[in-house]
Amino acid sequence: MKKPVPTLAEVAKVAGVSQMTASRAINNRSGVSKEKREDIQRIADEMGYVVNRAAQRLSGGRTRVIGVMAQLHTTFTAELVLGAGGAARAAGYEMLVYSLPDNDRRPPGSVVDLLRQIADGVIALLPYESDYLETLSAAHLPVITVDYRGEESPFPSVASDSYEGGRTAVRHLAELGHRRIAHITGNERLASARDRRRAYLDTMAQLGLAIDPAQIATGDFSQRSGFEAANRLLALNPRPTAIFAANDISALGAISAIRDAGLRVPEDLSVVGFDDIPVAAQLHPPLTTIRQPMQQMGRSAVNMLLALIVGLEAPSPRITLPTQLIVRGSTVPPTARLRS
Amino acid sequence: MKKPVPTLAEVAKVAGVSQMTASRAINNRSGVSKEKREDIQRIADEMGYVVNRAAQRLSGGRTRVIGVMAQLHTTFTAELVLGAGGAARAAGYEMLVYSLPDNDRRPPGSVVDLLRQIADGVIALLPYESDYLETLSAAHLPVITVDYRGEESPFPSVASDSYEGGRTAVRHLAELGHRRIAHITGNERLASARDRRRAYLDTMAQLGLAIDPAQIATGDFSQRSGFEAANRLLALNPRPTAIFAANDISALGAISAIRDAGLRVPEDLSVVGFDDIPVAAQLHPPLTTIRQPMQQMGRSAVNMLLALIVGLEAPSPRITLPTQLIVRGSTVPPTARLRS
DNA sequence: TTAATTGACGTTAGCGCTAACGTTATTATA
DNA sequence: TATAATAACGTTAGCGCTAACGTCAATTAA
Repeated sequence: MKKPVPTLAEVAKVAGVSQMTASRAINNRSGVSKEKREDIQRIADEMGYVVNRAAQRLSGGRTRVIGVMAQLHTTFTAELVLGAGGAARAAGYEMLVYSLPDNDRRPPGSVVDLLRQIADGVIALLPYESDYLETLSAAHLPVITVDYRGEESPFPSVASDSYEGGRTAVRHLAELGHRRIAHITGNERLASARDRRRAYLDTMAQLGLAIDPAQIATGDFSQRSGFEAANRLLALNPRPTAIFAANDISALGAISAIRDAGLRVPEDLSVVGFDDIPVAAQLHPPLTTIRQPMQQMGRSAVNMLLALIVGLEAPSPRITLPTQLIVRGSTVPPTARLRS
Repeated sequence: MKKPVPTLAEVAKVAGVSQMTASRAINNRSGVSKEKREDIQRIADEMGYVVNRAAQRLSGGRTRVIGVMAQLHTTFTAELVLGAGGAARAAGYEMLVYSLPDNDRRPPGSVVDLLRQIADGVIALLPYESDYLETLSAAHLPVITVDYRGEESPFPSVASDSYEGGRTAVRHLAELGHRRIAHITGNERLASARDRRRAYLDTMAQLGLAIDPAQIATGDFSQRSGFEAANRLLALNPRPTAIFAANDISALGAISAIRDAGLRVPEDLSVVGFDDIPVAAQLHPPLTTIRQPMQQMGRSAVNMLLALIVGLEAPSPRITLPTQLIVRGSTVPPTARLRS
């Protein structure tokens, strides 16, 4: 009770070895005989020993903690963090998350320094409008980014296959018989948004469908931008019969706008989203969407980061995970009346 | 470049003072003259000095970091964390979040120890089925809980006024003319769920409305439980004309069940939720609900924790924040046909 | 006038750990 | 048999910081 957490020195004393040997045994380093190692580990367990990561880090060692910096209030990041946490724990690591503020005025340095002080590496889910990249690379610590401005970034990254996913979405609408297919874009500072837009353009062209610039409405992945973009699309004449939104949240906003205009989904307009966030299946109608393997992305990010930390193998600079079309109720063939 | 982050010793040398004086100046402790303090702080800024919290903690000092342990994948916790982060930063603190796993098999000790090693205190948003309370109190560090099993917990806590909120919800439905009002409960290990249930019972009684035990369907705050609970309620004869669900997510599930049964919201059944999560306003119909000040709860939790850490004033054992009825489209008077 | 108090510093020691370099016994190699 | 290489440890030093206790002057109280 007086000493809830014993120190390494105490464990070593009980085990009758030097502190360094105890350290080696507990961290599974070489230089200890098998019997002594097991002996020490058993004693440490019995004593309820827990390493002090602060001390570990201070003395220049690995802490087996990974840091995450993310804006937590989107479902996407929440799911990703969930997957990452599981993978980290499975690998014997702990994970701490720094919740990035919405409007980021403060010097990003302190955050990076904070994480560096306790973590062996960082997974960065960065807001669009930040200058964290420079700070991160100045910090000289292992970093993996998720879906962040592909080419500009010096870090390995994980993403889902936005291009193929976008193509699948457009093809799905075309196969239902839609010809006037509109697109609501995401924030084009993200490679994923650019890829989805490119997929839209390419696929429309390949299918021989007319590309009207007015049918491409700029958004930024937010609900509000989806709402506003859809309003612009609804004002077109002829009106699109289908919308491919860059993510589920903006699809949600688009559906609101459509309904507010007195139209119905999917009878008057079909809508496809991207992500497959948990609520997508619970809407009425449930949303047809392109599923991103969000938790898997988190797991992959952790594994790449661990490879970087251990330094054995150079991780591939970019991992792209496959997406999947989930057909639900928000897409149907256009009614005869709408086909012009 | 060689030394990206200078140490306190280097700052002290440049400023021409002892390391201890520099420490006092930077941490705004007494024992330094005003001029020297400002001098040192300026030099530290220019040199880009950042405290090493690991060292700070190791040597027994305050780190100005607070820890949060939470299951991040619910909107409620995400919003709360957002509010907490803002309040922490405003007070000059940093915040790190430990994302608790869903199914918690591992010894909770390591998490608590990890946080204790770097944080001055912890805000705990605990899963329903955990034994963290004992571990937390054994750790002897400042803890604030959010809405956790009120009486059992030895820690101060923050909650919203579930009882008043619940009364408001039921009164709202009654004022619209509903008489057969059902309730879908939350996980009753949480005080908030118990309070909402009690509010339902008390208010029904006070309004002179019949309480049929079959109209109280057990849920656990999850979408699935809301769906299943609503199915049980729909099988009743006579059917309820309104449902008060313990939270928005289970209200969502209930609405799915109602629709699957070929009925409409709000024409056939009115539904009230609790929380006012961001999607609530975007549903069709938008959800009438009791708004909890989620971000404010986070802010209050931080402020209570800081009071505990500084130890100046004993924080009140429990802070209860007011809720607010948000009337949207999911509640209307019962149609004449439904009034029996 | 002298002792007691206060403020502004500096010094010493140590938090718990690991890197780097010993030291010793054991084994492989010439 | 002598020598080098290896494995299994132990010792020393220090990571960056703060608590606790100096020291010394400038005040204040008696």
